[in-house]
Amino acid sequence: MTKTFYITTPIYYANSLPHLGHLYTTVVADAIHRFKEQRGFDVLFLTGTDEHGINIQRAAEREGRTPQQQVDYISAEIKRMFHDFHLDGEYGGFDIFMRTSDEFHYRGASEFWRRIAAGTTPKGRPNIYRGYYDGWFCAPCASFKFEDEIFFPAGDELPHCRIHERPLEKVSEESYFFRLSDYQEYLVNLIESNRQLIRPEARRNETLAFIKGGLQDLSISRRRESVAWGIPVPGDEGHVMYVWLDALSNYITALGFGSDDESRFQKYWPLAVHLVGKDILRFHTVYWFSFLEAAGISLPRMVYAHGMWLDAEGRKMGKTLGNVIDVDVLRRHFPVESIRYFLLREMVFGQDGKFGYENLIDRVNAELAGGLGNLFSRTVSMIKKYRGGNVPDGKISEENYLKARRAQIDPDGGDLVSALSFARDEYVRRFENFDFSAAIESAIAIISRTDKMISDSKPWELAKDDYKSEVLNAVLYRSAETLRWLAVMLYSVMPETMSEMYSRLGCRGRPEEIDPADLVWGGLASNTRIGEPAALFPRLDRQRIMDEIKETQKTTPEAKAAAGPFAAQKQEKTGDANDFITIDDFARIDLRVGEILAAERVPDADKLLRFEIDLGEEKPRQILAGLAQYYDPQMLIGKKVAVVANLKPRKMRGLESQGMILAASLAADDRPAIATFIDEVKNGARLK
RNA sequence: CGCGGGGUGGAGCAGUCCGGUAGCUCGUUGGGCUCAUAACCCAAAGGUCGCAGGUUCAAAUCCUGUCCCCGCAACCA
Repeated sequence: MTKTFYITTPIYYANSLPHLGHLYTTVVADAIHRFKEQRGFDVLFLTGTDEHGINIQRAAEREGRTPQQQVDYISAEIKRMFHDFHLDGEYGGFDIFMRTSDEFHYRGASEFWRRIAAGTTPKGRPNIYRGYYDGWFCAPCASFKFEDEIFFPAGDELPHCRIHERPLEKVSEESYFFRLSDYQEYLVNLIESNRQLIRPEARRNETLAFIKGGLQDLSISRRRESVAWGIPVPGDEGHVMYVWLDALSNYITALGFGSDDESRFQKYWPLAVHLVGKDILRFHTVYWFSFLEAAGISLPRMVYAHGMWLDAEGRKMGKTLGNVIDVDVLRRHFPVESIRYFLLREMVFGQDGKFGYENLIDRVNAELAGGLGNLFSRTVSMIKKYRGGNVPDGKISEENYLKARRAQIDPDGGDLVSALSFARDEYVRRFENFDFSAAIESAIAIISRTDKMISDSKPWELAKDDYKSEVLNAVLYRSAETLRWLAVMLYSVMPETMSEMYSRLGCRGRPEEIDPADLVWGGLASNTRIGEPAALFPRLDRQRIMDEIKETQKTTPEAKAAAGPFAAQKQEKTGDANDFITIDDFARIDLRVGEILAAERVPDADKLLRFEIDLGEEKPRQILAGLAQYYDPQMLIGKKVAVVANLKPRKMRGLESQGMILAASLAADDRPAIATFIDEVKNGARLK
């Protein structure tokens, strides 16, 4: 029986257009998938979209679509991106693209719920019970408000609805609860006794610390009136399942769990490896493990949390900074396989990595164009030029040993073979360990070694002497055979290019049919016809590409990628014509001259300064500003500053701020510089 | 005592769990070569591994303390 392996990406939440994170996780999963297949495993590779929940419901309402239309749209966009990057089934990528709005998932997830409900906790109590969920309720909206929808107006302790600007009521809603608190000891034992279950180590420790901090029961349903877009709770149509319970179960429903045919579930599930971003680790360990245990289902073999991509400066990518890497831009300017290579090579798996177009270009040029591609190119050219395109026999007979040594060639090739074998073993070991960057490093270390062999032996000189032909043959053969090894090793990283290289070397078969661990010297048959030399990895023109990217970013502002699915509409509203505001727009902003009467630090706040500012009104205003790190409050007293006088008051640290002090942002570090006046001005004077 | 990540040649990073000649990519300088994608090869310069103690024959690595930077959260109207 063949060994099985099951690799999953998270299913991506269908509330944002595809981005680098989606691409990254899926590329990693794809590489693991191919590597394991090379190694003889029967692998199933799952990805998909998570399509339920209040966020999606709201987005749909906003856009005047049904939730289903909404998720159809996003899901199709993610699929399209995967297709563009050659990750779908058509290219030998994922086997299943899962969608939680699919009917079979409803059945599977419901069955999962029923099993949990039927079982008891490790402490012998029912897993699920009814209770009350406390939340803030807005009557006009007829709904509970989530944290991002409420605000605290000045002088009021009660949260307010952002839409209706009125206080919310604390309301209890009936909800089903999962008795997570009973699973604390179970989880601790489980994770402590299995070092491989959560990786890398740091994440495992983090999870343990979280669990040991105490677990609370988890609300796992919402009333249909609050959240309609989801899977009904079995036996109680008035409730909808908590999105994470719904979403996590995809890993088993995709395999047919809860359907008439559970054969794939039986076959693949026990060897499951979940790839997740570190931001969703907790759901995949604490919650998922407990749910599975509760349902009496075995656990996955491993949850591996990878890091996040930061921008070139190491800052988090985000809408506000506008430093998001747009996958469409990436696709337009770079070859798919160079991007794959970079993603796997640049980031130490498990840690955060930096992504910059320049880094990508440099790495690809150095390692792929100048390294691997160039070695291939020179090898094939020499075989064509010196040997008419036939791969020569690489053996050196004993009478030629001396000549070989003079050309700095190891006569029997033992040194080379042992170096290659070492690289092969390291490569496999590291890849198995998900240490992709180091694995690739051990593979490509062979390249400079081979380049050196060529420089040292000087084939162009050997070619001039007929009696040195055996030595030349050996050099050519060794170089070509080394490339064959590299094609097999790096196949999972760059499947298409390595397949092409493999066939251009004159090898029969395909690299994916060879287990890298089984590579032996001499697999390349002599006397086979070599293919045409080609630039497998064209050198990237750094200047030109960076200019082009800048150009595209002008026409398609990063706002498009960042702002979410409906940016198109928004852009129309704020299009070119609206880069200008009218004088009326400006008039709405009441800018006034204010004199700082008092300034002091707000206790226990790092950034906040409290000012009393005279705007020529009866009473000075209290204004707060985040300037404490840049200005000494004493120095500011008596200064005249520009103040936005009609800004809606907001409470910070319990104090109300009744305006805003204008300041310029200085260069990169965002340091503010307070705007002030050269001439003497009257307090309260209007700026216009 | 909020949570987390990090401080290693000019830049970016690995190495830290399991102490033992400090490694990689880019960049700089000089040289070589022409089979090759302005490529490749060689050599050189450049590091008190944040700082201070401690353990040890031996510390980037272990222990203690301390400083700084970056995320998140709070306090950036």
